This record gives sequence, structure tokens and C-alpha cells, in this order.
Amino acid sequence: MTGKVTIKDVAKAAGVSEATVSRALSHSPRVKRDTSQKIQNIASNLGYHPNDLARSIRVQQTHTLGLIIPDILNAFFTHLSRAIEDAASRAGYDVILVNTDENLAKEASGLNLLLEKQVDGVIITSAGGPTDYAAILGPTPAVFVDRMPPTPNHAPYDRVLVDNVQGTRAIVSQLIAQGATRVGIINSAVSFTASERLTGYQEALTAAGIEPDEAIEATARTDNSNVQQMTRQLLINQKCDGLFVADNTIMQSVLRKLPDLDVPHLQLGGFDDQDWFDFLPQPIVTARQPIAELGQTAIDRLVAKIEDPDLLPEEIRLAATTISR
Amino acid sequence: MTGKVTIKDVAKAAGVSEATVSRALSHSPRVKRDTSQKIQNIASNLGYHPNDLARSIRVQQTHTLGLIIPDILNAFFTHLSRAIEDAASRAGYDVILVNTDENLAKEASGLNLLLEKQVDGVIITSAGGPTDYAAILGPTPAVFVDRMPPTPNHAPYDRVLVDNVQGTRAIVSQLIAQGATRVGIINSAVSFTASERLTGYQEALTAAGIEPDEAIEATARTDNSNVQQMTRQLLINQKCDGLFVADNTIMQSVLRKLPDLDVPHLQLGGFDDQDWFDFLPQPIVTARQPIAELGQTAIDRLVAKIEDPDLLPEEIRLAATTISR
DNA sequence: CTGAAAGCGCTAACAT
DNA sequence: ATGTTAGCGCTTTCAG
Repeated sequence: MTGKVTIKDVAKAAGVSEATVSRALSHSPRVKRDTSQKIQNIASNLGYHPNDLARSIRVQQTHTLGLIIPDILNAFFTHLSRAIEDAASRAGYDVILVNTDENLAKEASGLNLLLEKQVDGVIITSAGGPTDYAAILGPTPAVFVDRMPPTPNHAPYDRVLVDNVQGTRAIVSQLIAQGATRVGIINSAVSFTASERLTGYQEALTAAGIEPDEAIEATARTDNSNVQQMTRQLLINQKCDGLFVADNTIMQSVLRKLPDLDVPHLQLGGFDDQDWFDFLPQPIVTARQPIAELGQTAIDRLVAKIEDPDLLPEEIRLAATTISR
Repeated sequence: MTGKVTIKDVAKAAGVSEATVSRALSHSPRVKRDTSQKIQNIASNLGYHPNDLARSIRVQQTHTLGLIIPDILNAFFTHLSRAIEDAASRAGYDVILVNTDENLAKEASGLNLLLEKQVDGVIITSAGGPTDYAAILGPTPAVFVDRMPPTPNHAPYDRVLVDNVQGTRAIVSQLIAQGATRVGIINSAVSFTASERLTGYQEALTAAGIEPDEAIEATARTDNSNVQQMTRQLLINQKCDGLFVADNTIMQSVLRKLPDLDVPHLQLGGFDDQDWFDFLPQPIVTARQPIAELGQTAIDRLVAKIEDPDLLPEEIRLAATTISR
């Protein structure tokens, strides 16, 4: 913050008042064309950059949004962030990103950071804890994307979510159609995601006349440290010939374990798609999430809410697409 | 920016002056313990969030850094961003990220955006154009990471770079050691990267007593739209039995083409490593970049420069590690 | 068409 | 230990 040259310097150099400089720089029609032109030049020559902080504090708007995600290194969130930034940019907003690593304390402190930076609104991928968002956020608009906290904490906010039940049901049904008779699941540590995807999984089994079996319903730790062992447990000990994996980070651990296991006829499926799945030697069925729409919709809702605080919250579900390889 | 409750509200509610509230909230020892305690409580109950904009404008420091990268979707930059954010966070700085898509205009406007937000310093992955950074940046400290613009534009700034020549030389030498006799290259569209990696490539050939051949030196377009065709050109028409690929985005296109080409004995190598290369059916030799160190070093230098503007710029080279699979 | 002056929320002298 | 005051850089009435 050493951008020494201020509007005052420009005003002095141009022999006009600060007010006129401000008007000229915002292309107000209320200033003569030559004056305006002259001021633009001088400002440019002086290397003047308007101080957006001062401006924001004056107009009570930052045109900046906050985005809270677990981890930009998770490919799903990499894409989601980019989609959100692009959509925000189109709407005239910048975005500040915070990684929480699924850590509730980091999520809360990240939220506070964003509020202190006076963001006009926040997009949250909730870590799913008991956080009282309304208490922290106060009047700041927010929308939950991809996940939401348990009732009643999400009630006042828009939610833009994927249809996890439908997506999972489609994949598991496909695995069964391809011949799997005993399909295990390695579920997510994230409770919202886990419960919806478990429902979809069980629905698919039931629809196929298969009784769900708790012995083959496993849950990954947040750091996935138990996934490889679970993979062995399900595929070898429990003799599953099909496996549904709840997200791409878990999938990566599973793929790492598979070569040790000698299960050439495994029917493998999972939520989240990745480009490089194209290069895998084994077939795989995935649910591709509508990431661009997720981002665009979240921004649309948030901007609408910023412009009209009385807008009533909605829950929007977008469908995932099944991809077979 | 609707965080209505200000320091004035807290002061009023607590029956003290704004100054006292300010002191209490910054844990100044110059305020009585009970008063301080009381103020903290009231502030918390009121849902008060200090306005960081007002604070920054007053103290002339934002504790925020800008980061300019081509594209967060490129896995190398995903990791670099996270490394930089983590290092910045440890040093007490937030970071605002801007994607340029290798577009010079976006880079310039992104820089201006960051300067208007009064960042204390900037980390830049240069698109490599003729941008006059000194003219835009003024007195704001900056460091170039991963790439730098041509002389003399980079001179006043620190540069934290990978040793591209060494890294490339090591890979190409390894391909030759593994039996390749005619190694082609598909180079990057980024001129800085391209010229250094070409040098390393040619050095490895020469060291092995092989004459470089321009007919097998190709360059990808920024969007990689010509890579698949070049892959065929080099591997089929030019009968290369080895191929060096300058970055991970190009590699992805090459991998997509390989199955069409029936070249089972190809010796394949490339810059940038990816976790999922573990799952590829064919062997591959890569240079793993020291991303965490790159980020940490860049932050260290930038923070040092912020604290001491007179610090002389340095160019730092970090070695890449060769990984054979 | 332009200027003077007030004030956004905060901190840092300078009082007391 | 606390209060008063000025001012960071900007926009925006209100005057002229």
C-alpha cells in the first residue's frame, strides 16, 4: 500500500478541485470534455491508481464477494472456483477465496476475515458443522453451494446443490446393469454429501431387488487415510464385485490400491468426474457435476439477493450426468 | 457491505469513546481489564466486525498480497497458488488471486485491479509480453515466480524460478539412457519457458553426441489445439522414438493421442509432474517442480521487500527433481 | 460546469 | 485509564 499518488496530487497537477478529478475519472457527463481529457492524461502520467478502499468505504459497497471452499487442490473445487470467479466477473464482482480444509474453526475465521473485508456477499461450501451462520453473517447475504449445513442453519439462505441422490442412483444402477451383484460403498466424511449419496446408493440397490448390507457400507476419513484398507476389506474380504466411491479424492486412493488386489472384473463407479479418467486402464462410471451451472446459479442468486435483500431463499437442485467409460 | 454495526455503536452501547473501543479490540494494555472485557462482550453481542477497509486506509497497509497466474485450472498453478496462500497466511497476509489466461490485457487489468485494492505487494507469473511493469506498479513491490518478462522489465524485481535447463536436460538424458535415439520436443507457447527448456533439450542431445534437428522441434499453441497433430507428425512421420513435452497441459493432449498411434516403445518425458501419472499404462519420466519452496521463497522475498524497500533484487533458481515411472 | 465541505469507519497523536 | 480531535482518500450533496 505505497501507491503514494492520490486524487489530491492529480487535482493539484491539473489545477482543479478533487471533486472535478473524481468526476472526470468516473466519466461523469458533468465535466467539460477537454477538462476531463486533460485530467485523464495527467492521472495516467502520474501513475495514479484510485484507492478502491477509500472508494468502497465511501459508497458502502466493495463489489467483492467471498468464497469459502474446503481446498482448492481438490479438482472439483478448483473447477467450481473458476466457474464462480468467471460468473462473478461477468456480474462485476471480484472474489476473495478462503480454504478451510474442512476445518470448522478455519471456516469461521475465514468468514470473519471476509466480513471484515466488507464483502458484499458470501458463497459457502459448508463444512457441515453446527456453525450459526446467521449469527456470524448478520445482514450479509450468503448462498450455500454444493453442500449446506443442517436445519435450521441453512434456512435463511439460498442453496445451490447437485442432485446427489439421482446422480448416485444412476451410477449404482449402471454398475448393476453391467453385471455387479454385490456393490459396496466408500462414503464421504462430509455428512451432507454422505447422507444424500448413501440414500441414492440404497435406492439403486432396492430398485434392483438387492437388500442393502451394512457390512459393505464404509466411510472414509477426511484425510482418506483409511481408504486403501477399506478397499481391500470390501473387495477381498467382503467379495464385492462392484464399488461406488463417493468423491474424487477417495477415488484416487482406491485407484492406488487396485493394482495390489487383482480384481479385474470389478465394476467401479464414483461421484465427480476427472479428465484423466480417460487414461485409466480399467472402465469406470462417474457422475459429472454441472459445475459451470452451479457457479453461475450461485452468483445469480447471490447478486439478486444483494440487490434485493427481501428476496426469499430457494433451494435449487441441478442434475449430474452419468459418464460411462 | 451491509455490516451496519460500527465502532460508534459499540462505543455508545458501552458508554465509552470510540478510541477506547478501538484500543480494547486491539488488546492494547492501555485499557483497564474489566472495561476491555466488557467492550469485547458488547462488541460480540452486537455482531460487530471491524471494518478492515477503514483500518487499512488509516494505517496505510492492507496486509494483502496480489497473485497473478494464468489459470487456476492448470494443476501446476493450482498447487502454486495453494503454496503461496499458505506461505502468505503464515506471514500474516491474505492473497487475492487473478487469472489471466495468458492474456496480456487481462494481466494488465488484473494488476490495476490489485493496485486499486491497495495490495502491499504482488506475485506475478508473467505472460511474457512487453508489459512495462515498473510503469504500472510504481513503488509497489513485486516478485516474479515461475517465469519472468524479458530484460530489462524484470530487472528491478526479485525472480523465483525453476532451473528449467537442468530439469529438461535431466529428463531428455534419461530418455536417451533408456534407449531413445531420436527425441522430439513439443515446446510451450510461453516464450520464457520455451527458450529455457529448448536449451536444456538441446544440451542433452549434444551431450549424447546427437545433432539437434529442427524438424523435430515443435511448439504448441497456447490452447494446445495443434498438439495432437504434432504428436502424430513427430512420432509417425518423423519416426521419433522419444518425446519430450514441455508442460502438463501439452502432456494431456499427447496422452490423448497416443492410443491412436501404436507406438508401444516410445520413451516419453515431460516437465511438470501429476499424481495421476501413477495410473498411466505407459512409463513416463517427469520433472517434479519444487512448488512449495517456490511459493515460500516468493513470499519470503516479497515480504522482505515490503519491509525493506531498499532490498536489492535477486534471481533465485530452484532445482527440479526427475521422477521415472 | 466546477468548487467547498462533510463524512464513510477507523487509529494515533495529543490531551487530561 | 480514557476522551478529543484530526485525517487516511474518496464521493457527494450543496452552492455558486
